[in-house]
Amino acid sequence: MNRDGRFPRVLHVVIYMALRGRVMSSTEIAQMLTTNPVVVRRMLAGLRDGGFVETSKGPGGGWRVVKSLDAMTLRDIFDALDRPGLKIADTARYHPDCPVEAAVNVALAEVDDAVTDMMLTRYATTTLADIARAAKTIS
Amino acid sequence: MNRDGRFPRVLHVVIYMALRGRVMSSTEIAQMLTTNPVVVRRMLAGLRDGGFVETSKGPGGGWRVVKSLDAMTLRDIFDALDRPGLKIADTARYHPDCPVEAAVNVALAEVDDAVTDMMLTRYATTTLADIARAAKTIS
DNA sequence: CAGTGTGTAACATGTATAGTTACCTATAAC
DNA sequence: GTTATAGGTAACTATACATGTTACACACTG
Repeated sequence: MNRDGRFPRVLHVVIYMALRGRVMSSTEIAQMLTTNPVVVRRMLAGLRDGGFVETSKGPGGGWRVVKSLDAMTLRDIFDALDRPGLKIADTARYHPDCPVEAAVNVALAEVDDAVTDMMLTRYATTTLADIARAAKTIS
Repeated sequence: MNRDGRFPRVLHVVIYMALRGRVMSSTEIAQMLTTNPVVVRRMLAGLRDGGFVETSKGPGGGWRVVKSLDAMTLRDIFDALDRPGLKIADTARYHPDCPVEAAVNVALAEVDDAVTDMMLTRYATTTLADIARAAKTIS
């Protein structure tokens, strides 16, 4: 459990719930992900703030997907999760006046920016509906 | 000190040493990076194994760059460091038979592979000499 | 008001990098 | 050979972060 695994787990849950079209409690989702309800609430909190899911309390309550899978891209979910695990290489800040350090930082930042840009662009072109269709092809 | 900061630090040191063309002890390098000699030896161990630097013991000993900056790319150093911090998104392995999880993993892996490929390709096209030239332009 | 749900704070756990201490071996200078 | 200086490395601590867990407050349904 080293790195951030929220992204695939959240995608799994959202697509699953949307396909089922029914409310799921945090406890149900937790069993599905072999974790516990608090972790689920934390994971999905960003999606609620982003307007992709809604919650209701009390008996019969839980989580409900309120957008079409066509209207949600990987990018939307990634952003709603606050871009987990992004930032590929750090930059050093030990010698603000050293031109070598500055040049290293520039070179790494250029690659980093290009790579991040590409990733976000590709995420933006894939909808959750695309993944759901692929899942149906598999099964 | 959260993420892996070896890459920029190692680049800084190697370019600096090559430009100076002299041996530097782990202690000297440590002062330059505001850390301590053991961390430096750990950081540079991979570069020695990769044949980019050599070490000598005893008085007057230390680290020496043995390849031309033209002959070292960002990719070379990145690989010598064992690709620090790579792996952007994890894949979930909770339900081996779930087509949704499988489809999610495929979609994420596709982006991940493309992005990693692009990063390594761009790293491979930049030599440390390029960075050294950029540093001279800055100063 | 009893039962079921979310919302969250507080704390525990697992893992990775970084930093530190201690001790080993190798080598240059004398 | 002795001494000082260098790297090599194991073992430990510190820090950061995602995850897991416990406990409790609050909200809604019947």
